[in-house]
Amino acid sequence: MVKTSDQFPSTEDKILDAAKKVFVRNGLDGTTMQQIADEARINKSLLHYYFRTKQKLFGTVLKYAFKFVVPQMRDILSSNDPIFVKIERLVAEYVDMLMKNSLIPAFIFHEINRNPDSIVQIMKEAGINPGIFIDPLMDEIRKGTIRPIDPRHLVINILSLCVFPIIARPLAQRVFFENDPHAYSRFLEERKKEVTNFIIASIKA
Amino acid sequence: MVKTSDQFPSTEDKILDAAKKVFVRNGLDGTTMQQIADEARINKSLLHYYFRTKQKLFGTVLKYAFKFVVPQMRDILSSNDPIFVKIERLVAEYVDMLMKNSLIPAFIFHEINRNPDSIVQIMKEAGINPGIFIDPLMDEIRKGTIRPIDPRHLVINILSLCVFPIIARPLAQRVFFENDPHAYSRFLEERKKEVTNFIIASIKA
DNA sequence: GTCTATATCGGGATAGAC
DNA sequence: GTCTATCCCGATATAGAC
Repeated sequence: MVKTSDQFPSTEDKILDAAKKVFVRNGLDGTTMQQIADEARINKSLLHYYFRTKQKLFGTVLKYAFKFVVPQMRDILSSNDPIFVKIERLVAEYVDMLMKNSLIPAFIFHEINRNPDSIVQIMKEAGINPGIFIDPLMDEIRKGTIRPIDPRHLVINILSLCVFPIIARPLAQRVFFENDPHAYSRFLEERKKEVTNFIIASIKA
Repeated sequence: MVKTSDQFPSTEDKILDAAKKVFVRNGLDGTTMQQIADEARINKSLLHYYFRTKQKLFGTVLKYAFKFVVPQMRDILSSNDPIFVKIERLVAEYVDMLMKNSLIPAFIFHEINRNPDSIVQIMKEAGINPGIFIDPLMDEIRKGTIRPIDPRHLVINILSLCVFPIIARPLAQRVFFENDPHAYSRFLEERKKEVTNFIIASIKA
């Protein structure tokens, strides 16, 4: 999209980086063009030069967020690992990734709920289709490795257990960990094993 | 707070009802005082007469949302049912309640992530403390009804499995159910049993 | 308590010089 | 491509009549 090669970051890149930060933190309505310009250390009207409107700039960032959060799952799911290893890897790597980008999930869910219609298009562009998740699980059910279960429930269960603790962090950390971030990070580390066991215990044939 | 008794709804009540609707749908920044006034069928400046600023009005609604979503759990948890019945009831009633108020969770999580500091106070006022969740589970672990597990993981697991499918609905419904709302509602109904089994299978001693 | 009118400000977007 | 200046609108909030 933009040459980053061996150069300084281009203006467009600076804008996109800044917009990601501010939009993800504050949402569409909570963000002003001025904030983005300041963050990028450029002039406000340059934003309009590169992206004609705030909406278009936001759309670009939203697509980025989706592409950032989804494809990793697809790679793991389509690998050749045995199913229980797949689940273990999926949980571990996904929790890791979400910990490092903890604001993105809440950002996505807010905008998903506010503007659901714009999402279909973004998902298609990102190459997401249900089969990616469903097919590998159906195989295992047929093989008898895991008990018969609607694979959609299983997918939602796995995602729930990984994503929820991240978006609920500001609350859960205060309620259960006296607002100690290190304690909560350890808790999330523990969860990798805990969630894996939790899932496997409930689907083992 | 306001007399609702045998009267028409007071102006203050009309405002609060309207504000709940609009804020929950659009968030703090996405909502204008004009929208609330229209929804309440009153004049814009009356909003400022009753609640001096938009912020204060929003704070009132946020507290309401918390009090709405949390105490029900506490009642079930502190009941005398055996633990597996408790879990079954908790899942069923909580999913039901969230289905009927599906915009509230996303609203709460967005604001939780944007303004974490204001939450401590709200939680204290709502009478939330960790023991409510933890204590009943610790009892069961001691009695040997359920296997040893950090009760905080268990609490987070239960909440994850109930709440996530609601806030992810606009996305999941499109990906897995061709955007058919009835199909997704049936899916959520199924989940009550599915999630209960899922949890119990993983913690039975 | 409720309304109309208005003050004040900030935000998105454009024009036009360089 | 980048900047300054400006337009225009909508939003919060207040003043003041009734």
